[in-house]
Amino acid sequence: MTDAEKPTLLVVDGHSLAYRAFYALPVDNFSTKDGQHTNGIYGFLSMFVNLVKAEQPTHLAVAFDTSRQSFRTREYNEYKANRSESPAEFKGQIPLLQDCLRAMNVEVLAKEDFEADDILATLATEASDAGFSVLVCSGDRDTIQLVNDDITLLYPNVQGVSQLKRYDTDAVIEKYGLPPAQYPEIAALVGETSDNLPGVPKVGEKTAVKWLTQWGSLEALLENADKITGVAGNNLREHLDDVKRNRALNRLLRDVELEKSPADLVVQPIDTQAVRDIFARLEFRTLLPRVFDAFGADPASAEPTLPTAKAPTAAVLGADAIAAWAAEATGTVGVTVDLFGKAPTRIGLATDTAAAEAEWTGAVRDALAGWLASDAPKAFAAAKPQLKALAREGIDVGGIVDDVILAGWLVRPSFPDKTLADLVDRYLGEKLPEADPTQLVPETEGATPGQLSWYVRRVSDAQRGDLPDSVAGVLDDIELPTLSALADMELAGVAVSHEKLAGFSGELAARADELAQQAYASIGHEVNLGSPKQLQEVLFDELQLPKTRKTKSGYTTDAAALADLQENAHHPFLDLLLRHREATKLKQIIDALDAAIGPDGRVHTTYVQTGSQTGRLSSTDPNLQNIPIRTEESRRIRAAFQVGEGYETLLTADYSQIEMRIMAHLSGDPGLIEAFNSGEDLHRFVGSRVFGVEPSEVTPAMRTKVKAMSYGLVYGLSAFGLSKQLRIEQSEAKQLMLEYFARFGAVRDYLRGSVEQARQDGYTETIFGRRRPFPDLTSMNRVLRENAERAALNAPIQGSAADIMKIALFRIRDELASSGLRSRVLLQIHDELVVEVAPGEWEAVEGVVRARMADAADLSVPLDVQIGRGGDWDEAGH
DNA sequence: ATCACCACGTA
DNA sequence: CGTACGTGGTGATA
Repeated sequence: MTDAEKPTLLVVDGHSLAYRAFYALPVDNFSTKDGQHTNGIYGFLSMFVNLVKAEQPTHLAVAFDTSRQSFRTREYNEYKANRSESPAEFKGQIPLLQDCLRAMNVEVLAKEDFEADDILATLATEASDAGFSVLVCSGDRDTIQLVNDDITLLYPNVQGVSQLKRYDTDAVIEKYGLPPAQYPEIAALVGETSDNLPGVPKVGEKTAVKWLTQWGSLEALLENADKITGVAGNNLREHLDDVKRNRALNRLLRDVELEKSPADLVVQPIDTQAVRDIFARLEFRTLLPRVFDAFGADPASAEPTLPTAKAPTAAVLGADAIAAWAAEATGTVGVTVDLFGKAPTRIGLATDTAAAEAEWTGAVRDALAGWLASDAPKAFAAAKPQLKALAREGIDVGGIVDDVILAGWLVRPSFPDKTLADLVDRYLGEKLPEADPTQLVPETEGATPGQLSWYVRRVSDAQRGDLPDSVAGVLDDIELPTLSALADMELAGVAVSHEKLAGFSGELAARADELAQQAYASIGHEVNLGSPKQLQEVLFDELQLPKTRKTKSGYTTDAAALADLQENAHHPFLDLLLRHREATKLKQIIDALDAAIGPDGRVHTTYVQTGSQTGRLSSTDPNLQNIPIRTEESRRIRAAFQVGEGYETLLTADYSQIEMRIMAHLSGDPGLIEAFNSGEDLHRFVGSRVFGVEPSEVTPAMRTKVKAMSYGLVYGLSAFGLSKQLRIEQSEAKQLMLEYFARFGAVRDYLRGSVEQARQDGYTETIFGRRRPFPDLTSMNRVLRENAERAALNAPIQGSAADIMKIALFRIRDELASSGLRSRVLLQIHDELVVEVAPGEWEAVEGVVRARMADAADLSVPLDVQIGRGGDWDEAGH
């Protein structure tokens, strides 16, 4: 029998691999809408189907542990005793994973009192005896002992489970220097921390291999233990019992009585419907065709999981007819503007029973303009690009009562549904017909704009029914009005001077070059200063500088660490590197900005309204929310943002300390409220309370400390973090926190209470009712839980600030327009607005901006607004 | 080409 | 072991 003809058995340790997947995949991306975590299941199955597809086994099984107890724990109480209880959100995934495997008709094996690896060992041994070639896939190193000419081990890389390393006999010998059967002898000597099996002190892999090679076997080594010299020899003699125990425990059983023999494990066709059902429950989509494919089912048949509803055929109408159709439609009309680039090509309208569409022509535009501008209720999916396209055609759309993408994001900000198809799936349980982009002549036609609108309308209806009142309020009263304001801002863009940028970029290029040359000279050779990897070699190998904080792959070379290094070990390279980084970073920002200047001399960013989990906007292409400001030099970039032609000046308006004010409001802390009402500088006021001195006696050092403390509070800062940031002792940081809370106790009570409330509700809520779910607050995993606690602490504060700014933004925009002013808002940078003011409008505009920002929310403290004026953003800022 | 990682800019 | 983002370079994968 040749190898190719041999049957192949693949046996997998389900527990150990799912566990690795659990830690390798971010849980945030793998949770169902009802909060079931699925990262372990997903990661395992993903690896599993790849494996099956690649190896094409003829026989297959997955083994699981039944519990933490086994014959090994009975023989040795301490076995795996140091292993902490696996987290609840992992344990819960195991039964579901087994359900998935059963749906795939994969044999799931487990046996009371034995570990999964014993089952693997038994099956592998039986199969190898029966002439199979065997693949063992496990994350437990003990399975190395199984490797022989017929049995190959597939062992996951450290990173996770996506990469498997093949261990055949040669590979084991290459890695460990001994044949597979002797691996347990190495392990017995070295010990296995994760199993709580201590080995011989001072003996690592190298020594163990040396001894075993010298004496041939563990048995021989132990017999000759008295001949081993040195400390390690002494240790060996003192730990003979441990070694014997380890060896006894790490021997996998090859004769467990199982109900199945290898021949019973023939790969079966999967139960496609059962797989669909359970995957639908777990909200796995992309995995389905992969499973079908790996198990020989037609991957295309994975698609019709969801029924495709019969969309009404959209009537293709002319200009007058579609206008008439729109005028007669009752209830909310779904609207879809098909775009080619930035220009409308077709428009589709639909109620829940009928659809119509038209080519976008001048006549259609004129005929529909009135209806589009009217208050007639309209629902969109991702309205902003469509609104912008219509605006370019001179149409200002009114009556926007829904954007299903925005609404979907409000419901699930952590994992927003990105497309209408996602929402059709989620809310209607149907599949949106989509043309196959890989086919020149697609078999399935994509939905037309009219039909898409029909889906929009139906999703809108279904989604509304699901929306909690508070979330519906945020949608109607904040997000939808903001939508149009953002479209305006993006269309307007901001004038940026290419001349100013280009000159600066040249200067920086020259400087960066010079610094690089000096840096090379200081270490005697060239190095890519932009490569952390190469820098690590220079700093820690060549220059032998003290090691910095660890990163995932080595030691950090970030600015803070380099500054630290400079204090301890002066080397000219450090300063040159830092200055080079600064120059190149600045140049990079400038060049990106320059490249983004359009033919109109302006930069048009895109605000992503669904871009954060807290309610903030994000800005992309380019990001105008992170233009430098901190250093004198970097402000030259802001100076390139200038008032455009036809306008007179720029106005900047920002909320001062809005998050602290929100915290004062939410906590009701009398001290903090007084601070904001007193008119005294906040940090001076707080400092005087905390340190028990007059406000005038608050020193800069004191002010710095309470300022850091105050800001840190909003982020869930710990005493450790505070001490780090202020470079003070942890005890002093702790004392500072104690003093702070002694004076502002309601703040602490509020923060604690709000996290506790969130733990009970499962979500946080802003002042205006925006919600953010936090499933991890009840996690048994400490890291996950504490991360969630800090985020939950921050979410209502950051989110309320975002709500307030959005309200101010659209009210300003609306009032400027309704007052007949030409001035317009250009930028929003979280707590700041930049407005382009038309000639003669300054006073009116300043009044509008100041008033609408100040009264955007009615808090128990005033909202303070700072206004600046100038010909460019730097001048206007303050 | 695509991805993860590092580093760094803002509020 | 401080929240929320986006971008660009490097270097490893495909």
